[in-house]
Amino acid sequence: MLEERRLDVLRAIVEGFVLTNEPVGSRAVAERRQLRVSPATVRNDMAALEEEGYIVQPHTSAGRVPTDKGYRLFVDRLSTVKPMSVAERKAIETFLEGAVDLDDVVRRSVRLLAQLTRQVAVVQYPTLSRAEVRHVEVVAMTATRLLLVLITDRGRVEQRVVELSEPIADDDVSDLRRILGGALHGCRLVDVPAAVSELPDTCAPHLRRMLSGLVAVVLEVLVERPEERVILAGTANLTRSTLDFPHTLRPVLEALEEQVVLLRLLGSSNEPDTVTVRIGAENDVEGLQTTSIVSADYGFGGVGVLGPTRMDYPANIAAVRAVARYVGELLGP
Amino acid sequence: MLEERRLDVLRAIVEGFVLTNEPVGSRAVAERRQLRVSPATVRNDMAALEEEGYIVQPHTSAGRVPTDKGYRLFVDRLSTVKPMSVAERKAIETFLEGAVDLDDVVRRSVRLLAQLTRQVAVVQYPTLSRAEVRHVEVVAMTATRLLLVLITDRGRVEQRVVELSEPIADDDVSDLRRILGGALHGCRLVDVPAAVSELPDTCAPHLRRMLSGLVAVVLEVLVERPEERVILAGTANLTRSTLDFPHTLRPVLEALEEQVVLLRLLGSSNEPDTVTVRIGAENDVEGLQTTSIVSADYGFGGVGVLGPTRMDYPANIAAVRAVARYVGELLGP
DNA sequence: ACTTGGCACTCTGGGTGCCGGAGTGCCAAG
DNA sequence: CTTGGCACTCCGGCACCCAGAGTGCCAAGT
Repeated sequence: MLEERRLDVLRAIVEGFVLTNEPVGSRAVAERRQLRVSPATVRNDMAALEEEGYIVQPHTSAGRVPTDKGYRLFVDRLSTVKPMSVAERKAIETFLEGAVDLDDVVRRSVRLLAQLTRQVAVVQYPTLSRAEVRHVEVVAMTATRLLLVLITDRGRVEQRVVELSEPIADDDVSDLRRILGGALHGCRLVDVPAAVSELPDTCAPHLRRMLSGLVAVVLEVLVERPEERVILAGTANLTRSTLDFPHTLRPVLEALEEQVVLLRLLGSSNEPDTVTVRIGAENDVEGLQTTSIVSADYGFGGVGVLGPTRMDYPANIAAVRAVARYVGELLGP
Repeated sequence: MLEERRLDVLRAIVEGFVLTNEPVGSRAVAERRQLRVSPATVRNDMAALEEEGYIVQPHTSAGRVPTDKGYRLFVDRLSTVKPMSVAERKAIETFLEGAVDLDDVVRRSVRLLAQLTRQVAVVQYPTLSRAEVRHVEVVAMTATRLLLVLITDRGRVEQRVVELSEPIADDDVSDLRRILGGALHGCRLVDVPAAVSELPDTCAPHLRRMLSGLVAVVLEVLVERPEERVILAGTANLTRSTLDFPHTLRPVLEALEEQVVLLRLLGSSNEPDTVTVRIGAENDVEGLQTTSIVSADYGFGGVGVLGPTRMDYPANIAAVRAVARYVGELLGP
């Protein structure tokens, strides 16, 4: 069914439409050199492609526009990833290596990605799940309020306030710190529950209640609430071509404010070094069904870009992959 | 010049325009009960108001629209702050009191404010400047890389990686921790420079270089880089009435991505319990000259909302003030 | 000295009709 | 299977007109 030339026609339509943002007609397609056929022939192919749902025409006597299905085929079989230029690679590198801490790395990456792709960029903070506890700190804020701080080996810091039912003495705070620290230091996150669950039973009686409170918070912070945060940049890019989102910009912005939604989108990029592309209605997320998402995993979280389905997939895939790699390297060791 | 009735006319125009988003004509104004005059009279007043720059007409034979100057007069002299309903106050309270930590307070406030006002909301993280150091922690990540963590009395945690030129022994890390901790514990932020500047000179010689490195970072984190962060919510509200931002949405979104810009906007709300309103071109910020900002200080930072100049000032002022108060209370003691 | 009704004027926005151009589908010939 | 030709459709822009809204001004009224 899908002969070579038909695919060429589809490719020409996708590339043309991405470039001009206008429906592509048979003549324009035929004028591409590689295709040495007449517009009439192209029309026949187009009719077939439309029949099979890869393209549509907005109205009779307009050119053709790719459907989600058409983009899908294009991405899967017709596009070759544009390699990034040396200059671009260099730019990525210098841009990211100036980062001073974890926050900075994440913020720089997301801005970088937004700039490279001219789309909305999303970067997830490194997830805790594979991290190791480097240090535990217990600080008394007031007599009945403790601050619990957990530091992981990747420089991530989690903090949480714990309210106590009764005042605590300074010495006891030190004890708690020592006990928790001893149990958790160097502990991998997955092993934390086992390491702390028995603690309250083995410590001095007067500390028992407080310690179990702290343990509960530790578990909540590290295990139950794997508070995954994402940040984004480049939302202004959504307005670049007003034509892409006639009056659907609203729901897109709304969806972007939902951290949970974004996490779901990034989350399903599974293996590192694999770029996932979700096109239009393939996103079951309300409001994002006119957008495409290109995402990848950097090892401890995801990065991605979001834009109109009419986007330059090869370029965006390349950029997302490159940034994911650099970030992964940067945060790895 | 500004007789009573003329001001009434201006008030009617502002209120009418905010309500309908359409230029207000003389008849509409005259039909407000309080004004017992004919449209013709109103027209005379309007001509005068236009003469003085409070209103303009988009084109001949259209109604009048307030100018920035008109809104300014309205805000300064004509509006009475709408008190918040009991239900609203209650809602604020219950919404905010569920917060578990500092991050949570900030995030909840910003969402709340966006919801209440249906505008873009901005909330600044509590600034460090009036805080006190509660605890200092030095953790070895690798032999040549330390993580410096500073905890303030308001639960804010600042962290920073420090690269060392030579490996450090565990014992030395403990020493550094003790020295820094002793010097800084309970220290008010403004006093930090004095407290640490002499430290390197008085400590053991082999620690001197590292300690001065750490001291430099402490100063940078706490003093030179008063890294003020803001977060925002409700950007989707900008699209509510497409009419407000015909094609000027772009620069607004761009400006909102600049933390520095937002900080400047919030920063100049000086005293607590005073609400600042900046209208249209009063904002010297590029791209925000078609927007208004209503902001207030909660004691350790600012909160505010941003929207089209055509906004319901009384309601927004009330909301911003209320949220600022609650947040201030929540973070105060 | 203000207020008011009347009146002529201006401008927008929507509706209609018309045309050129782009693009198509189909058909018959190569 | 490909191709040129041809009739057809539809959009987009343009001109035009008209009703409606709103104004500014003037002269009369209080």
